[in-house]
Amino acid sequence: MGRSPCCSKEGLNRGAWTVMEDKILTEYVKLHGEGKWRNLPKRAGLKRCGKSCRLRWLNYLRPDIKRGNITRDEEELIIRLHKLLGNRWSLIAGRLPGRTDNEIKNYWNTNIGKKVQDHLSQTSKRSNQVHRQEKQNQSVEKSARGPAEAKIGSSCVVRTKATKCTKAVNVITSEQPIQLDQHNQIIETKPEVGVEVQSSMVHHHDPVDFSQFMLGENNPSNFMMDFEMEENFISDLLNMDFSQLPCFEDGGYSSSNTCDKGHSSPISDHTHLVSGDTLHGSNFQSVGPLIESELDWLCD
DNA sequence: AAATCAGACAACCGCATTCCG
DNA sequence: TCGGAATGCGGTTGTCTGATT
Repeated sequence: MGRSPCCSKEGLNRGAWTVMEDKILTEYVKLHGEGKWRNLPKRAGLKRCGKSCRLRWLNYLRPDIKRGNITRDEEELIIRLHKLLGNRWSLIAGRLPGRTDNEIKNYWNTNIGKKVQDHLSQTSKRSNQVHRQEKQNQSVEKSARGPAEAKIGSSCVVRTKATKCTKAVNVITSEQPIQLDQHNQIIETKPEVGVEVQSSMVHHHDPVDFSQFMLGENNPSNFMMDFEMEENFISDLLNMDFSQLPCFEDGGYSSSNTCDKGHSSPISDHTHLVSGDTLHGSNFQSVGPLIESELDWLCD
């Protein structure tokens, strides 16, 4: 089945947008709203492909676009999200107000990606044992990712089918007020905090006041909150062998944090999340901090 | 001053997904 | 349910600009 081109490319302008074109597009979208991109150029009098108009609007002309350098906080958030989501730039951008997927993608490719590669080249000089373990990890990751992604680095990617929503809640036991440090990171305290996700697969053990635990929109620590946890995501997570993550190597994370590699009983009543063979004793809250241990090398 | 190079980022392209009649 | 249109997404390319030789 053939596919008709999005537009006939004859007689259309290409390349950089002119000020006049920007003005026309901006005025038109302000007047008629987004959408109907295919017909927009004709109606607005632009000699551009509809796709091109959409891209120009979304990536450059939108009034809520935040221009300027990526801040340190934003960079850390990008790294964390990329670790979780892989090259799902639109999802990552969804957690960074005012930033576009294209901008984040470019930033990753030109800045962070290099750091990752540098880090990889350094780690390749480690002992043979570590080297072998990395190879194992890479083969595991390559089977779950595309080739382009594989060349960037050894991030531990959960292949989600997540979409933005507000249904997933970050629930913490009622006895545990959230404590944040100067970087707005959750300070882990005992007893363990847990996260429960609205899903038929998840059991709620204690009735809690959800509103008490909703974090602020811009808090970098709550980046998991707005992702809809679809069954696909849950199953991906359940099937994920967390022992393969670099974070669990050397006993580093597992020994000092809340993640329990063993298949014994749950850590506590507060942390029980779901029943699954590969996630016993783990919880989503654990996933965030474990990533942090992998970020140390990125610090200046 | 001119040539070359590298970094940054806007824009394009093709495929995937969603929507709708 | 199906097919085509519309839209979204991620990879790649092109171009501009500043730094270096």
